[in-house]
Amino acid sequence: MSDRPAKDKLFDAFASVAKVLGSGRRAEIVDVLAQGERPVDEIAEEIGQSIANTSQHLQQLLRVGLVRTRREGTRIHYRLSGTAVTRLWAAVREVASEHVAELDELAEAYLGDRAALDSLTRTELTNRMAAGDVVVLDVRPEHEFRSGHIPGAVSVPVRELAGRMRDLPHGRIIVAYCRGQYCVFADEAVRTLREQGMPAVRLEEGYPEWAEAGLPVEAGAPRKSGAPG
Amino acid sequence: MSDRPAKDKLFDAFASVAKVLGSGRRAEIVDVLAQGERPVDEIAEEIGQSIANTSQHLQQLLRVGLVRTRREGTRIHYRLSGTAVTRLWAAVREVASEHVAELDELAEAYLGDRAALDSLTRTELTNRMAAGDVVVLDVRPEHEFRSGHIPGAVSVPVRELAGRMRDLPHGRIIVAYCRGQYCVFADEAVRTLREQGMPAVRLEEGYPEWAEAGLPVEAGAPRKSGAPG
DNA sequence: GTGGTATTCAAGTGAATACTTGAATATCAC
DNA sequence: GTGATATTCAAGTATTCACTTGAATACCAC
Repeated sequence: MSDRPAKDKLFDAFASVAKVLGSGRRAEIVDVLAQGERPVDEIAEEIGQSIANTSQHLQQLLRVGLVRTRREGTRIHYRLSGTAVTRLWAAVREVASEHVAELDELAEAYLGDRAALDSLTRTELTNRMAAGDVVVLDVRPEHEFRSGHIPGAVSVPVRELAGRMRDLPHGRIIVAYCRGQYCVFADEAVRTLREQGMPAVRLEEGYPEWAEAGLPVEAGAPRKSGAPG
Repeated sequence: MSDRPAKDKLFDAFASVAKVLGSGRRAEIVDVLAQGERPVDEIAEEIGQSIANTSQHLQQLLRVGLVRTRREGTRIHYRLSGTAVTRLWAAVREVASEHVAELDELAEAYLGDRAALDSLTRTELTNRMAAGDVVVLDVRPEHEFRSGHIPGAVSVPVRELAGRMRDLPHGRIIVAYCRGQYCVFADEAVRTLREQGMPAVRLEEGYPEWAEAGLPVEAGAPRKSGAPG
């Protein structure tokens, strides 16, 4: 009645998708690519692995179809193959945060104590953006900003923030956002800004969730601020 | 700046969720449990594995928190730990069906050719239910029907269908549903009914998707049809 | 208590996995 | 064509994994 070998193969195929996400390093890769496409060497740098090893992880993601490639001269850029992958990755994090016992400790060990940091949800931010009383600050690396960001956001990568504080408009609350809930950039930015007495909060989630929710996005280089020449 | 070991551990924790779904047998278990709770021996039977092996797979699902247990005398019933798990499993299937190259062949090898079988979407079915011109037929095993089904559905497990054809009301189109898109029960039912000249189609998706979509559900034993006693 | 059943645990085996190292390809600049 | 760079491939090793078998545990009926 039921065709056991065929059923097993079908479910092995489903499982192959989960399996390829079942490595912390590949999960980090997907998390990085959720911000936009990247060449191999940069991905390797992001996940702290050798290029050869990173390449092999990317091959596995490619074989299952989670990523695609684009050649540009001698470099090969990887990107997620579609929004279904973004949703899958979000579903994994959601289940982990609800059901994996140690996740809270691990998150706190990486992110530090967030109790003192206020955060805004997406809808709160859209409301305040409409009211015009906030500055939206994208603290991801600039190329991630270029490949897509919240409309009207200012790009100041967290590594440059300390030196570029003067570029930021005063008098309005600054809402910093980054790659997502489990990314430290916005936290660091908020702490840095507060130390200088500037009012700052973080967006609870990050750019991929914003885009996935169908909210407006914008792409391209940041406007130069300040300006000798 | 970034705490590599802590970040790796955090992403290993995310990945542990995906990893545990990264086995065809455990994926089958999750698919079975999406219909409702089941004791170990029945799960083993469903996935065609030994009880010892099934138990170990269940321990792994338990360790990561995807399932919970309930003891009833000497038997232990497993169930999914929440709707986030159902959504995760749906996301896995969605990505697989969009991006895994061989999935179509594998699905066809297991399900047979579906070209000849019409199917209805959830919304089409709710419309026709409101119009009152369909009979909804649940062809899953009866205990799955009891733990939750589409309101007003008649329960006739596919294995009993051939012998109980007379119990079904005539004159209206029969819409059969089962565990989901990749379940053969409804297909078999539709074929059986059509061979007898009865108008039948299948619901595209299955009971878990119906419930997850927030549509009304009903639980409890089926009404006896026909009746000596 | 004894006997029976459902489930889990423990040990063993063959296959698959992650990462390393060093060599092979492919494109570009010239 | 040559040299330089980005990426992939191949081989090797230590670890992890899926499944089997047989024993241990936990509950129930009596």
